[in-house]
Amino acid sequence: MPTSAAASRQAGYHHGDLPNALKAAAAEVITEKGPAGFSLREVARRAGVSHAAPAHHFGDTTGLLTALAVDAFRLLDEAMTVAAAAAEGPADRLARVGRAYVEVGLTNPAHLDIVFRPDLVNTSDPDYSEWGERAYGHLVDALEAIKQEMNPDLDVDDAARLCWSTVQGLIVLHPGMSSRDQRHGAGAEEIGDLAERFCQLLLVGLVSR
Amino acid sequence: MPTSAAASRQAGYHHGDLPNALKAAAAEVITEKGPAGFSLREVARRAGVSHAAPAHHFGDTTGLLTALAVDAFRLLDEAMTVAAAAAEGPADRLARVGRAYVEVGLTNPAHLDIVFRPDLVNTSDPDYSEWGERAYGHLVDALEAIKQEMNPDLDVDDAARLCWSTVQGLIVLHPGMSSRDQRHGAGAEEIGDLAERFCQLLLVGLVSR
DNA sequence: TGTACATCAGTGAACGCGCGTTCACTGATGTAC
DNA sequence: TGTACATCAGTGAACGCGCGTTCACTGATGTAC
Repeated sequence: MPTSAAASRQAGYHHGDLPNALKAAAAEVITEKGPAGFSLREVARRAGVSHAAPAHHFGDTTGLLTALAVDAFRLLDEAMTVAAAAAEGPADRLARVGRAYVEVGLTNPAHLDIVFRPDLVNTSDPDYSEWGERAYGHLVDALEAIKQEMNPDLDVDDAARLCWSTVQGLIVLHPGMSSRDQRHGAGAEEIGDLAERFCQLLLVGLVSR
Repeated sequence: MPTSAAASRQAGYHHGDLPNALKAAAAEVITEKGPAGFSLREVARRAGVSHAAPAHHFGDTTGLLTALAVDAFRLLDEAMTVAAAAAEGPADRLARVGRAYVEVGLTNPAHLDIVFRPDLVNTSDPDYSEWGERAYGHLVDALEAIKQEMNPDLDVDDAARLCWSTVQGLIVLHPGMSSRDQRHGAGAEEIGDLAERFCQLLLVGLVSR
């Protein structure tokens, strides 16, 4: 997403940067009440603007939530790019990318709560597809490296689905896990560790022939 | 959940078996429109009953959805019990249990759409905890067998979380996967295969030391 | 077997509420000349 | 530099709607005697 600096430079109108303010308010509402508690009017209220204002930027509810979903993919892309760059070797790369995914989910729960919700988001939006592919590409790239250096028989696309399912599933289950099990607090750190351990476990299966 | 025979025997009142009819109608609405399209009045309409009737059985919206979530765990328990009984050896058992989970998700999309939604469901309900633990137990049992026969160093609880995340994540991502990728149709059969392959891959990582 | 009573599932009218959407408007910013 | 005009972000009143909830009720089932 645009940095707030760039955004406020570009949009010097009445509010300053209402589109981003509305997205932030939407994320706040969803984080507090879940997707079920979301409404356009509530979001406008939090952004300190009349309830008709959002329509100028996002059209309707679906438009705003779709923008938020695209941002989810952007956040994943950003974090996974950084993670991949810091990696040493393909095995470490997969672990870091997986951990980055889960950490984005814990830091931005609202975004990952709605990103795979076709009843809330227009998944036909071109930006949605484009940024979704880009995020998915980080997993594919990491696995491609594993294929080349560690296991030429690897089915990269299959493995990418497996990894994606695992990290997204971990985010979905996280609230239940941390409340049910005393051993693990709700700490993002610990769940990040868990994600990395998962990826290392996955790796063993992926490289064996 | 009670069989329809037992239920209609027990409840010979006006409707016959309104509680189950309401749950079925709720699952229908959610399957068609997603959780966002759910309302008590719509459900009552589909069950052919006045909109005040559901309150007699479930109290409010959360009550009905919590009952549906408990049914989700019941369905998982049932399917995983059957799957485990048919298995030959611990490796096959894990694969079958994982496949059973995913097949329940595809056959009953509404149930698994809401089961991990704390904004819709009262996760403090005793039935919810009890049946949730029971379903989780099937994964734990399968992994316990793997630990005893294949890898004494296995962290069973860690492994169970990994497997649960993977199968739930697969269900969450399934719509996006089958629409994005032409190679895989939306067939439950193919996704079941995918789930089983995932579990076999996971297994390799779980048994290595 | 029959009568009186209690229980409770389901009705339907009424309520107030927050919602999304529409629309004429205000007023600030940007542009043409 | 100044004036006139166009654009467009945001306002606020108004609308109709479906929602959850309440409540006095009806009428069928089950029970006591």
